[in-house]
Amino acid sequence: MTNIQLYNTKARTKQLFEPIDPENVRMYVCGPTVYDFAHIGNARPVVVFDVLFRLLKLIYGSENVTYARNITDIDDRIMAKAVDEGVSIRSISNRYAKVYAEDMAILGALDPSLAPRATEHLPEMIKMMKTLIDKGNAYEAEGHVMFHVRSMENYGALSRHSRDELIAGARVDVAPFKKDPADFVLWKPSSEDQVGWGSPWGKGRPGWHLECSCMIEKHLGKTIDIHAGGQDLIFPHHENEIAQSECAHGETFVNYWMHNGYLTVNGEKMSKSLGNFHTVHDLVTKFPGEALRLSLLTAHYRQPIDFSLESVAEQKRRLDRWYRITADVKAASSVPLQLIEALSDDLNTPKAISALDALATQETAAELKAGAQFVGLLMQDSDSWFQEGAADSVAADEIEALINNRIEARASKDFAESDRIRDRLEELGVILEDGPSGTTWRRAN
RNA sequence: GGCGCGAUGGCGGAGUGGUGACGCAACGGAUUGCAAAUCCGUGUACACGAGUUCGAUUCUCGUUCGCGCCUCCA
Repeated sequence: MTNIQLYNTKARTKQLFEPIDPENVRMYVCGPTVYDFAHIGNARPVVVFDVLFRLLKLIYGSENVTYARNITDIDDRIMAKAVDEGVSIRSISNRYAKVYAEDMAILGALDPSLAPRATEHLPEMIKMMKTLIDKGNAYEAEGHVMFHVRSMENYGALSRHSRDELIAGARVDVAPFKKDPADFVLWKPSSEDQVGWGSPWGKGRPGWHLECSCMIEKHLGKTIDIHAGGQDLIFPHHENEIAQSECAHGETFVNYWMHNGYLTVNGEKMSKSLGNFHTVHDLVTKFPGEALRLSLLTAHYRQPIDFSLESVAEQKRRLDRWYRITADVKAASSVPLQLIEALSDDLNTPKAISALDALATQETAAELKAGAQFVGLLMQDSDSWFQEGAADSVAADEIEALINNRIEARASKDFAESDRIRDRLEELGVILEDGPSGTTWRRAN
């Protein structure tokens, strides 16, 4: 069996991956808060850890890997949008959860085994808070339930922040009811006109971190193999999940923590004010999902990646080449070893792509196809890849008609007419290729 | 201030104590009615300064520059 090495944030080093139970490998990735369209940076962990999911299934068997990715469907931003539009929070969260699922599918991400929602786990959250209060790790204050950071000796181990440093660096006003400035909220009160659930501490709603702890316990167990997300979640989100789960259960929460690096645009964080904001929903109308997927995999997942439309276009050209080579080729029955080895080394996707490039020859086309399909690429047939262009472009039958006119012109050596048709099609974004077996066409895009 | 990451050719991006990964772009050639695609070929790199070493892009230290997190955030 192939050994998988993973960089574990907890240990700050690469480690051999040893699952708790090889017949029940469990991974969890922090999913979206569904209050708006996901941006391309949100898609990076989805695509990267989708590759991990595929690798684990290959190594341990498809039926032996469970992958959960949550949907955060209660949040102040969702509440604000619901008030703005005068609709229920469920209406907002369902809308964006649906778009999210569609967009991530276009990016070639497999559905996770489970997509649990926060609002479906209120009883579990209340139970965990009760446990934490009973054990002295949490307390009630003015309708809030707070986690008491000082009650946990190792608090800060993942992010390597000490409680004192946190307080020294605090940028926000400390709520007066906190026993300690570093304490964080498990439950907060809702006013009468706000969304809320009944609880032993009054009507309220959960804090951000609690849902992940509860959903992981319910669906995957008290200790899981892999928990992943963006680097910015290390603190406070994952630190606080550890605090909640380990204090409630007295067991290790997660064996391997994985965190992907940031995606920037022009070297800067995406923001609407900078005008460099790209939603996935918009990008998938401009590029094939596979080109976007490949772009997100060109850099190693822990490195920062600078996203640009040019880089997506470059990856599209690479896929063009792969699609040409593999047209009419049946995928080999097994995944190329070089690819598995690259991915097994802490998901070295750039090396994996290079391994695929090395297979991009006529002789090894079947292996290229098998390898690419394993990572979610080359999933369509070549004709549709080249010919399914922008929706506002000319229809395929119009193109075919012009090509037939051109074939007649060429047959009668009327090259002026032939070139006129070629130029006209080029203006329409269609490139013709005269091959030994006739003329084929593709959209330039 | 604390914690952490990075600097490789025109661009993207792996990797290695000793032969310049790989891709994109560029250029030359073959091929083509013209193109496209393909094939062959060409070039340019390891931020800076010390140290260790027979030898460093790779290890160590320092410098400079860039970036992230420090309770909104993938």
